[in-house]
Formats: sequence, structure tokens, C-alpha cells
Amino acid sequence: MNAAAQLADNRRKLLEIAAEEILENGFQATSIGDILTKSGLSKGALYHHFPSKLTLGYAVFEEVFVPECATRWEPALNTPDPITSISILLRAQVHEMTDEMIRLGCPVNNLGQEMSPIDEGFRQRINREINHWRDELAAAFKRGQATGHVKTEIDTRQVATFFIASIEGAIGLAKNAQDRALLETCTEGLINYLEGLRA
Amino acid sequence: MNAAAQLADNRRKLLEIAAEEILENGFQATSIGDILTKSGLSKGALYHHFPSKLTLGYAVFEEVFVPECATRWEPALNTPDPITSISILLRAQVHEMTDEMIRLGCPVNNLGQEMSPIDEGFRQRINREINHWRDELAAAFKRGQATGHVKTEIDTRQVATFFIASIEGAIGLAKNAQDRALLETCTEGLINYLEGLRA
DNA sequence: AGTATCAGACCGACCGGTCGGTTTTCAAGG
DNA sequence: CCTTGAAAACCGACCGGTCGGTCTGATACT
Repeated sequence: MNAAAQLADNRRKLLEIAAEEILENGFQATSIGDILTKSGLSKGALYHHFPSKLTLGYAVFEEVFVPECATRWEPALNTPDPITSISILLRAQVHEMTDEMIRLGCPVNNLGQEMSPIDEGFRQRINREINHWRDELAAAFKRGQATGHVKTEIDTRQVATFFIASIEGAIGLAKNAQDRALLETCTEGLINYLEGLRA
Repeated sequence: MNAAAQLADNRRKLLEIAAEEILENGFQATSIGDILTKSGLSKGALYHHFPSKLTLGYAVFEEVFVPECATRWEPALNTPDPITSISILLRAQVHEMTDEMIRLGCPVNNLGQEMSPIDEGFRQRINREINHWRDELAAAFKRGQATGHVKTEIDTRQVATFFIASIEGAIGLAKNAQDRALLETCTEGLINYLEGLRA
């Protein structure tokens, strides 16, 4: 491996291990020392790539958590019948979630709940991302209205907002209980709600 | 003030200030030193009342957070027409929430999201409390079925679960965005959902 | 030779928790 | 009513350990 590739590789390794630690312990309780031990890299290497723990956290959010979520939801958004495709994806996602994922919850929401009240940098990044989800979802419902699959009288943005809140709430509940059944129950409730929006 | 009252008073003061700090910073990031400074009491006093930070945290949950929530939701549960009374209470609660409360979110859910994956003692306490809410809500819907206000074909426990998930999710979203409108939007979505359950 | 990329010893601040000592309380004995 | 003594309540200096971050070299590539 050439030098440039090795460099990028070390940066990536730090990001991914930091992501694991942050997901497991939260940002504040994540220790730089633990990241170094797990990665086998040195403090010098880390502080060469990232000027502070906070900027490392921002990078983890933008370069690990956000892309993860994006690839997960993309397939359901650009379809003529969003209610059907979202319901299918929802059931599939819940089915594919590992016990570990249920125990740890949604990375983006976890970070938001922990850091939003105490760090404006995190808050803005997370808020921007969630607004992005809202926009994409609302656009999907609007498309469904255009194709005649979704009731025209609904406020698509309100539905999108409620949808995200319900999902994040459901993941949080399942995380507390460490119980997949809770997630399935909430998913069915949410799908019931969506079916009520069908034209 | 007599001695016994002073004693109970100091304990209560520690609990309440600890509750504030935990709500603001999370449990792990809350410093014993800050609690002592704010309360004006000494480390000796604190460790006389609570053997460790962890047991202090448990006490805050059980003696501050849980009763707070209980008194907030009680009025809507023992009524013949739960959909109406819950909707009214929901709108009232959202209206009465201060900006501070929106910024900080739900104490019980915050603690659960932070501590459930890493401390079994917290997890069990929080899970027990949420199950209690579920039971009470489900019973309220069941009562509504008996009085003919709620569709008989719905699964009351599923509805109760979905309801809690949606509310907690909505509070979380509003906390991230620091935006009361988000909470209002989700509340209306939830009320729409509830109205769909009317007999 | 010069520069990017580390390696890790080191730093002060802060953490939760301990412990020896002091004050307060209160019941019992005179 | 007073004295006394032990227990309860409290104080805060102190402890070992961990934290995020800095800095001085060493190494390897260009």
C-alpha cells in the first residue's frame, strides 16, 4: 500500500472505531484512550488527523452515521407508491436489525438526544440531517399524491414529521426494553397509520 | 425547623439539584462537584445520604422524574372517553411546556437513551416505568371500548405502545430542533391517529 | 534536504470516592 | 434542669486514576 492510501486508511480506521465507541457509550463518555487502544494507533496519529475530540465527533457524524442512514432509506423514497414501498422497507429493516442494533438504537438520534442541549455544533448538524429526511419523505408523499396513491387532502410535511418522530420513538422504546417485539408492534402501528393515508 | 426536617430537607435538595444537572448534562457527564457547589452542601453530606453516584442517580429517577411524569398524565387516564380527554391533555401539555422543557426533553426517556445500553439498574427501572405507562394507557383505551367511545377491533396494547413511541419521538425531535412548532405538528398528527380509533 | 506523518512521554484539570475529625442531636442518669 | 456520652450528621482535604490535549523527537517518503 502506498503512503497516501495508508494515510487515508488510518483516518478511516479512527473514524470507524470512534463511531463504534460513540454508539456504545455516547460522545461524552467515549474516551480518546479507548479509541487509540482499539485502533492500535497513537495519540499523535489521531491529533494529526483531527484537531480535537469535538471535531472527531463531527466527522464521525458526517462521514459514518449520515451515510449509513442515507443508504438505508434511499430505496423507498423514489417510487410512485410511497406508502407501499415504505411499508415494505420498514418491515424489512426491522427484520434485518441485529440484536446489537436494537440495543444501541439510532446513531443520529442518540447523538442528538445527548448533545443537542449542550453543543450547538452537533445540534445544527443533526437538525440539518433530520430536516433533510423530512424533506425527502414529504417529497415522496407528494409524489404519491401526484400518482393518485395518496390522499390529496393530507399535509405531506406534517405526515413526514410525524412519521420520523414515531420511528425514532419506536427505536428508543425498543432500545430501553431491549425487546425486538416492541419495535415490531410500533412498526405495525405506523403502517396502520400510513394505510389510512391511502387514496 | 427541627432536626429531622432539616435532614430530609438536605436530602431533598441534593435530589432536586442532581435532577437538574442530570436533565441538563446527562447522568455520566453530571459532576458530583457541581451538585455540591449548587447545593452549598458538602461531599460528606452527599455521601452520607447516598452511597455512590449511581444510587443517587437511581434515587433521582424514582423520587423526582417518575412522580413528575405521573402527576402530568394521571388526569387523562381515568375517563369514560379517553380519546377526547387524552387529546385535550396533549394539547394543554404542549401549550404549557416552557422553552426550557423543549430544549431538555423528557427526563425519563433521556436517561433511558443514555443509560439503558450500559447500566442494567437504570435500564430495568426505566423499562418498568414505561411498561407501567403502557398498562395504564391500554387500560384507558379498554375502558373507552367498554363505554362505546373506542373501536372494539383495535388492539389496545398496540395502540398504547405506538402512542408512547410517537410522543417520546416527538419530544426528541423538538429537542433537537429546539422548535416548539415541531412538537405541535407531531401532536396534531398523533391526535389525527387517535381520532381514527373512535367508534 | 525538507516535509508529512506519526510515536508516546508528559501535563494540568478534573473525576468519583474515602477518611479522620468536628459538630449537632438526643436520650439516659443523676 | 443539668450533665454526659454515644450516635448521627456533616465537613473538606486528600487520594488514585482518567481525561483531553501538547510537545519533542524520530521516521519515512518526496
